Amino acid sequence: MGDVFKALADETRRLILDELATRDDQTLFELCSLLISRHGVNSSRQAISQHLAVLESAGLVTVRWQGRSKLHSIERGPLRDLTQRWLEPGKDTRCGST
Amino acid sequence: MGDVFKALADETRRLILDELATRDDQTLFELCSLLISRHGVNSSRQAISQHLAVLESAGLVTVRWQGRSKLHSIERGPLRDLTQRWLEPGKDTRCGST
DNA sequence: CGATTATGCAAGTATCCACTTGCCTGTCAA
DNA sequence: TTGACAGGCAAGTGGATACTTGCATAATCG
Repeated sequence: MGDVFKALADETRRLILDELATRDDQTLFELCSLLISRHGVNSSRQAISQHLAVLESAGLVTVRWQGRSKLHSIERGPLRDLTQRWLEPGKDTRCGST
Repeated sequence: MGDVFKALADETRRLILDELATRDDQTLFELCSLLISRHGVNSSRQAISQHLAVLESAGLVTVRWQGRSKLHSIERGPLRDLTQRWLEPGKDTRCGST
């Protein structure tokens, strides 16, 4: 399993997650179009494909084949409690705990 | 301000945060010793210093000078809600919200 | 003051990583 | 079956980055 932090370190990959957070089951071409039109990313199809491979290896994206289309979805599991390692209980400000 | 995700992408820097999460106000030499003895990191003092600079630039480490010693502490602000961008409200599991 | 300690700065190297290019495989429609 | 579509694989390139080496600066101690 790849490194979740390393996967999140790239801006293009974060934008891919943004798009997948908006809508699941998107193909490579759909993601390419959205990244170009909405975020000005001008990378090739292969570049995006490699980014998706990194995200998949990190467990942040799951894949489902449908015919010749590969449908990508976001996997939120690895994102939860990712930084909990440094936010020890008792000092958390998010849940209104004293 | 640097990139928080990029700062967290390096294992050595994550270990530094681990040590700073254990104890605040540590000097460069203290961190070097701990990284070597507890984690087998065998980087030079300058390497660790550069890592600390990256962490500081990302806002993850704050610095306080005391004489000729530079005391480093963890800054947890940028760590909170770092992944909230993809964990839209209503699907959060941490606060027991419905 | 001189010596030591704690750290910073700058340049060089070597590896990693994002990206491209070119070609190949598998699926669908006519 | 033929052509078009969706995607994968592999090699090469350029830029970023982790690390080292060598020297410089500032504070403390005798």
